[in-house]
Order: sequence, then C-alpha cells, then structure tokens
Amino acid sequence: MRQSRTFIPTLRESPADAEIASHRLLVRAGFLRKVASGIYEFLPLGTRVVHKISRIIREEMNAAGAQEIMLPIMQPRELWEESGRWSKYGPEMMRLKDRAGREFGLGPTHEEVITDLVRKNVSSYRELPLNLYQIGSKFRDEVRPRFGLLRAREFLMKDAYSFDRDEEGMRLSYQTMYDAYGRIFTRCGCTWRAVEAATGLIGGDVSHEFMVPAEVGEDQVALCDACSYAANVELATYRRHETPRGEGKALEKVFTPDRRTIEEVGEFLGLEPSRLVKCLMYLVEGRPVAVLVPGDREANEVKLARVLETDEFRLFNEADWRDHPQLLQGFVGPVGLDSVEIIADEYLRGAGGLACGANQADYHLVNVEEGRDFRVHRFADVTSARTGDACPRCGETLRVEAGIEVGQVFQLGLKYSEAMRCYYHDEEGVARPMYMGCYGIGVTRLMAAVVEQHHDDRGIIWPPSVAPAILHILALDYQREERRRAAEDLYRACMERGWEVLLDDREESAGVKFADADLLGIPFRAVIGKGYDEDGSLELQERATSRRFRMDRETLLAHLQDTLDTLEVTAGGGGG
RNA sequence: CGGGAUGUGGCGCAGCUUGGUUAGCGCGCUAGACUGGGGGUCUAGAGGUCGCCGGUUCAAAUCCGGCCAUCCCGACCA
Repeated sequence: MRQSRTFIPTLRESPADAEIASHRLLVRAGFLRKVASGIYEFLPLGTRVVHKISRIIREEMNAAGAQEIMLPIMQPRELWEESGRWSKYGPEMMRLKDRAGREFGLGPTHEEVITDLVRKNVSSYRELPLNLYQIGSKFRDEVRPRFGLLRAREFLMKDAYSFDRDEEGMRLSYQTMYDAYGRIFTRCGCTWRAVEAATGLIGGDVSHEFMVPAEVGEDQVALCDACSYAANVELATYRRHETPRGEGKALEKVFTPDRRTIEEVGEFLGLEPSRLVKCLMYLVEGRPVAVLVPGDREANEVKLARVLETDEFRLFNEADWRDHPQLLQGFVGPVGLDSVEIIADEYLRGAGGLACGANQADYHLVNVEEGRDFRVHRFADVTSARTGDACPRCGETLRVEAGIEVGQVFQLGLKYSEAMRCYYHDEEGVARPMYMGCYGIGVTRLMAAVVEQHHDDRGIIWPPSVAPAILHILALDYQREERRRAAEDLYRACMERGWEVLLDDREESAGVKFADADLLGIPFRAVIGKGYDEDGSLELQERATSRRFRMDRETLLAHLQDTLDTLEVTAGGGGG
C-alpha cells in the first residue's frame, strides 16, 4: 500500500462523540467512521483488520471441523414464530415488510434459519455430527448503542451451530469449539478468561463467555485466583458470611420519621446496612412478590428470573404501588406480609437482630428474627457476588472485574430442534431430535477489544497477527532522491516476499509521518533518514516498545522474516 | 423509556447570558516559497441553509415552542 494512494483519513483531534480508547483511536487513525448511532463504515485499514481476524477465525474453525456457509440476513417471520422468538425477541429485532406485506426480521442471530436448513436436508445419524458456521452482519436494535464497536446495532459476527445425535456428542462439539475459541483469542493477541455464563434469549443450560479484561467492559466477572472458578456475576455464586443470629429480644416498633432508604434508616437505628432487610417489591406475572436481600446487597435479576421461572417480572413502578395501597413504599417489610409470596436471599435464613419496614408509615421494626417473626416461602441465591466475597468452590477471596464479552458458547440441547422438529433417524430408524450447540464471536467487537488491550496515548499498537500491515516504511524528506529510491527499493523487496507493508510516500514533514505512524499502530517501522545518508543504514522501530535498531537492508528483511515465521508457528500451536 | 448535555465550513471549538449590519479561532484543504528525525514557517486563497420547522421582533446563531440527531448516566439487552 502506498499511503499517498490509500484512503486513510487520520484526524489530529479526537472526535467529540468518542469516549473510549478503541472508538477514539479507530476513528482518529482512519480505520472507521460512523454513519449513524451504532452503525459504522470500515475504511481500508479497518477492513484489513477485520479480514485478519476473520482469517484467524476461519483457520481455527476449519481446523476444528466446522464448515463455512452463508446465511441470509433477512429472515421470514414464520421461522421465528416456530421457535417462539418472534414475540420474545421484542423490539431488539429489526423488522420490515416486503411490498406484499410479508414480514421479516433482520437476523440478530441465526438459530432459526440454520435449524430450518438442517431439518430439511439432514435426516440420518450418518450425517452427524455437523458443524456449520458463517461470518456475517447481525442486527440488533440495541436500546442504547454505545462505545463505538463495543455495542453497535449492525456488527460482524461469526456464528457456528453444531448438530449431534446425543448429549455426549453435543458436549464433545462444545469442548471442541471451546478449545478453538481459546486459540482464536490468543492468536488475536488478547488475554482472555472463559467464564460460566447465563444463556438469556438464546437458551440452553450450559454456557461460557470469553471475556477480555478491560475497564470499559460492560460485563462484570467474578474470578477466584486460588481455584479456577470464574463466572459472570449474573450467575456467580458465593459463600454467605456468617448469618447474624437473634438474641431472643422482643420485636420492637420504632418511630422512623421520613426515613426510607437503607442509609437513612441504618444511620438512624445505628445498624450496619447488612442488618437491615431490603424488601423489594416485584410484579411477577401480574402478582406482587417480595424479595428480601440484606441491605448492603443488590438483587440480581438474572438469578431471580431463574428462581421465579419466568422473565415476566419487574420492580414495582408508581402505578403498581398505587394498585397495592396496603404496601407502603419505603416501609414495606416481611412481618405481617401474609398475602404476598416472600423470596429471600440465602443469607437471611435463620437470621436475627434484623430491622425492616413495619408496613406502617414512618415505622420500622427491630430485633426481627426470620422464622419467629416472619416466614419465607423460598430461600434462594438472589444477590450478586462482589469483590471480597468467598469463592463458592474453595472459599478463598473472589475478585470482580470488568470484561468485554468477545465470544460465547452454548449447549442448546433440544430447545430449537424440538420446537422446530429438527430430527434425524438413528440406526433403528427411530426419529430423534438433534442436540444442538451454538457458538458466537463478535468479530468487530473483538477488533475493538484488541485495541482496548493494545494502545498507548499516541495510538494503536496492533499485535502483528491482526495488524493491517506488518511494516510501515517511512522515508523522511521524500523529496530527496536517494532516500526515496531506498524506500521504494525496500517496498519492492517486501512486496516480492508477499508481505503487507505500508509505504509512507507522502511529502509530509517527519513529525507528521511519525505521528500518523504511531496512530496507525503498524508493529514495525523502517525509517529512512539521516542514518541512510551517513552509511546507508535503515532504522527498524518497534511500535510496542519504541525500541530502535540501526541495521542494513538485508538484516532488516531477515529480522522481519523471523518475526513472521514465529507468527506462523504460533498459529499452529495451542493457546490459552 | 427516564435523567443530563450537545448540535455553528471536513474536524475540534468560541460567539448565545444582554438580539444589530461583513459569524470568528485553531486544525485540515488549495496554490506558491522555504523547511525536512516528532503534527515546521511564511504568503495568498477556497469553504458556513449557525440541526430542522414554526413563532416573537424593524431585526434571530442569539429569545420562545415543537421536532430531529448525537453523546453520557440509568433502565434494558447477551
């Protein structure tokens, strides 16, 4: 690539609407532009990076026995009715009609189409297992697109689907994908963690997310350094601390004028927040349910959904409080709350010495004991783990940190195959549903994650495996004939070797060239300047370390060859 | 959807409170000259429906109303 002829519109200043490093740098360095909220254009360098990442994914997927296909973005409503997701997916799915009024959705994911494809064309156990994947655009009408490529509405995703004859086969397919994912992220230069994950709208029982640790990550992950426990906080469990016991004191009603929040009441009564019972009112499928958690904890609604066995619930809104006038907002408590189902966090089992709302304006109860003063219908794990909690496996201290979810794998089981009648015939000719798995990688999100992990205040620092080019040739003062010739000569030598290089052949000042080069983040840089005038030597610079080495042309080429060879070796080896 | 903020040449911003005649600055862009190892200097230029619609006024970038867009926080989502 000749920089003078390549579309790389760099920006001296940061775009006003970019907050995080990856978004800011990808736009500034001319990889990316925004066309609307959550919708981006990929410029030549951005496209190259996408291709690099895609290539790594293809190599690992193919090596793992998956076959690449291409599925449509536009999908008929009928298929989604079959799985029940036409209504379940809600406004998250982009919908449109054709001229005849037929309804379609833009695929946010492809379980329906792939299941339809396989059920129509695969009918024998002899054809299983089968693993099909594609790399293509996905659409999700996110409530709030943000952070550039991290949460976009149109994005590139690799999605794979496995079909097996039984559960064991499915587990094997799952493990194969799990292993391939680790290699993919390692090859892309990321440090990552696989964590136990919730399955959400996709469904299934077992799932792992691949997380790239980053401050800007939207997910919180609970990790144990002592054992291997790692889970998304949405489902991470933790050992409860010693539950406070009652001392048999009599229940007492205390006047607490205008004190409603945990902080206000705790301060007024002189009690730790953990001694207060937070009584959250939820409307669950139309009926009120009380959820009790210790005052210093938040309810975890993903866990709650599991306990309630429904997604149809929400915290009371204003109207709900009006509909249930016997429940006093700010003073609800479990004592005497007979008409309402009560679910409590495990921590409160047998707890005493508690305080809670008295179901009477401006009053709270103290010396409350579970079992004696109120009864819980169900105890469950309904609060989130946080840093400092005890690991559920080994009891050591958990750490909660932010991460970017770059991939997720699911054991779907029979969810789609039964709903959509995706069956095969076994040796006896008996029709059985296929066991499915699905496996996603957010390709463009991964690109952003790589930048989050690899940048400094001057620009991007691409890992060689995904860089848009391996070498950036800068000839300073391009008007000087000898330097220009040397640069052109080096450029040609690289091209002959089939390397991807960028030649800065612009007549810009040295400062501009260096600044742009830092911004673009190509791993190696060959500078042709004063050293060349002196003794014909070139300067090889490493973007990551800023180290510089003076050497002659041949040494530089040999050095790069070594680097590229190492990259190839890494590609073949394991990761993790 | 709730809360907050912003919208002025390609980019980043000032001007708006207190309306006034040619709407400014930096960067970028064009032409020329000099310079040439960290966004260099000078000269001369081009480029703007001040987000959109309506209202108030002799007069609106500026005041008022509505709408749209974008970003942030939350809710939501995996």
